[in-house]
Amino acid sequence: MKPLTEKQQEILKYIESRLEENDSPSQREIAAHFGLAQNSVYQLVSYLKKKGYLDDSSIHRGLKLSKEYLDQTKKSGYLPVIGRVAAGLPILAQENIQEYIDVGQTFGRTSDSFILKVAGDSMIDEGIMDGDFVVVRKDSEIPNGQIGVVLINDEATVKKVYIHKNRIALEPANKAGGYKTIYIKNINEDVQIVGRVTGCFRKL
Amino acid sequence: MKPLTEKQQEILKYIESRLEENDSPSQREIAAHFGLAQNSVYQLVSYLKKKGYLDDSSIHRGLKLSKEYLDQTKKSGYLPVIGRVAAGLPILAQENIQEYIDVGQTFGRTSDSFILKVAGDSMIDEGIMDGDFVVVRKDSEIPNGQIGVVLINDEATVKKVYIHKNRIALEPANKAGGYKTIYIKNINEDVQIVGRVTGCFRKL
DNA sequence: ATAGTATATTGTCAATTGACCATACAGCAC
DNA sequence: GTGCTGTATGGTCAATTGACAATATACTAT
Repeated sequence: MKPLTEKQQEILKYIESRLEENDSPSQREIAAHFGLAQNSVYQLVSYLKKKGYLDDSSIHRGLKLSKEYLDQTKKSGYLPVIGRVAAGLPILAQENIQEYIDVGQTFGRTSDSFILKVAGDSMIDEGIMDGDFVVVRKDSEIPNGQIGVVLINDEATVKKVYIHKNRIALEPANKAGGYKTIYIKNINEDVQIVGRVTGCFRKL
Repeated sequence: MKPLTEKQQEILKYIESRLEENDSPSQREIAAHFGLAQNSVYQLVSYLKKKGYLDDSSIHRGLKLSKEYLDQTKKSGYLPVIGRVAAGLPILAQENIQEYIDVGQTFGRTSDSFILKVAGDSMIDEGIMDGDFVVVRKDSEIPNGQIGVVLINDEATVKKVYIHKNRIALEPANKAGGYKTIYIKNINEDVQIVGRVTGCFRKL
């Protein structure tokens, strides 16, 4: 599946969000939403169809996500819960999966997300407590200062992440706890940026 | 909600099944499917709108299930999100429902649960922050000291709840914030125990 | 330089579509 | 009987809509 440009992604996401509410937008509505001419949308939609993200329905007000795309982004809602990360294995390896939790559509796309059980209280000021579950979107970019998961020596760490060139700062969120920011000079084999935390939940 | 005739039900179910696949049918398509004239469908759809099962969107190819109906059929993990609680209305009244969120099976049984958006930081020590969503199980007993929702003068309050006979204590969880425990002597019309908080989540 | 891709505009058009009218008939309540 | 509801048909129409042409600009790759 060919990659999309920023604009195309923007349009696709908007369409997706509208469709989630069973509300198929017309090209003119999309155009109005982005401040574009209808035919710019027509063009962009054409690209999305050509690249296989939308099905060619040619029905009025009949935009549909393509099977291929739906398949890829699979919306089951069942996410694997990762326990201890076994040395040397990819994080989503069967061996690491403890159970599955059905989170529905609460946290958006689920195809590349998984759940991590939080240990420790280093992020308590962000409302992430010991025993909470965080939803992680794999390989998602982490905007500076947002919460992400980084794998250091097969240990998964949830922290506020700041990336500058090849350096990483992992900042805890617990003023009272005396935790210190971790600085990493080089991203190497032992340090892996896993993804962005897209949600947090706990059962009571 | 007025009852439907057989034919009307048939049409509604067909529309529902099509919408589930993000494929809004036109009246002509429905007509073709049932071997009817377009205007028979127009009539039937009019009835469905009049009886409150469909929303009156008047957009081309814009059939939508009504909020009311979605509420009644309570699908799987779709929970209503309660906004401001309108005075005098039951908490789950249509007027209070802002949207629906699909939480899957994360927080257990869903038939009698709903979601409340938290305002304020009075429960921050329990990891419930301003803007978080809490899942509330209606009419569920609240074991002493557990987090529950109490309605006081049409204001929903999330607090640790202690009940002793006819007295209630609502204890905040924010040492720093200077919140005080609320004591209520009598459970009366203005004070309603809504239910237990069975979960908390936030989108990041 | 040249070609291709991506984005954007204005204008036009035919197909799709919901709405509405007139009409008809069957069942039911009063 | 009379009126109401529900179902059904055919015909018509204006609004909505996707498609497409002609054109322009910016960027990238060759």
